[in-house]
Amino acid sequence: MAAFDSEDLLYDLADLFKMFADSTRVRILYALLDGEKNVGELADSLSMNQSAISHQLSVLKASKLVKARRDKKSMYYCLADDHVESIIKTGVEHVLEP
Amino acid sequence: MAAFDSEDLLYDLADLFKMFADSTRVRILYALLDGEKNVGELADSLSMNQSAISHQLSVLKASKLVKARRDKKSMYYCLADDHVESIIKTGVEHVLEP
DNA sequence: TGAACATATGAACAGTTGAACATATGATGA
DNA sequence: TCATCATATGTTCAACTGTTCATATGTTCA
Repeated sequence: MAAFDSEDLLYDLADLFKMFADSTRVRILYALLDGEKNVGELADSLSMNQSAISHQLSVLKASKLVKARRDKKSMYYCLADDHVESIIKTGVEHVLEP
Repeated sequence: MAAFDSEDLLYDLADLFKMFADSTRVRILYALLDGEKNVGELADSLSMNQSAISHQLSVLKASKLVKARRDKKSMYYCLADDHVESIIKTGVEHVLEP
């Protein structure tokens, strides 16, 4: 087994995967692979209302998976770091295989 | 964006991550990184009752993340393939970083 | 075969979660 | 400043999820 206390780690790990375990959040993160987008653009491209997207963005931000910046009236969100991309890609690999 | 219809993929992806989004299931999968274990051993090492473990194992098996074989009275479970390990490790990397 | 062991299954319950709606906050520019 | 646009937040509710308890199924070996 691992050298550190793995129990805490595994609870954190489950919490991390929870962020990817909802289709709305995954679709948001996937859309952001292209680059930053504002709330309205995300709502349009996912065909969901603004409130639902905003709620999920706040959850993702609290988990530090996305970052936000303001430009004029709009809030632009982007992926917080490269890990997000690699987690998605590792998952995609699994889903796409026989 | 991707060349295939990414919508179905992303729902499958969320379903995949759901399996890792519960601490009991993550702990089971993590324990199985060591090699196969039977239901009683898993229940002992996670300090949970047999029924809870069995329920989660059936979920994991339905998602093809674990495989089972019988030996005498016991059912031994192991990880279904290497992807499971790489998904966990990619997640661990993220959790362990500043 | 039948007792004992190991695991699976079913039902019920509490806790959690995501979406919708309504409304509030905040920024912009006339 | 005020109307408007863009986003955030609070609340409610239905749906989902994981655990527990009770019981069933299935296997082994005397």
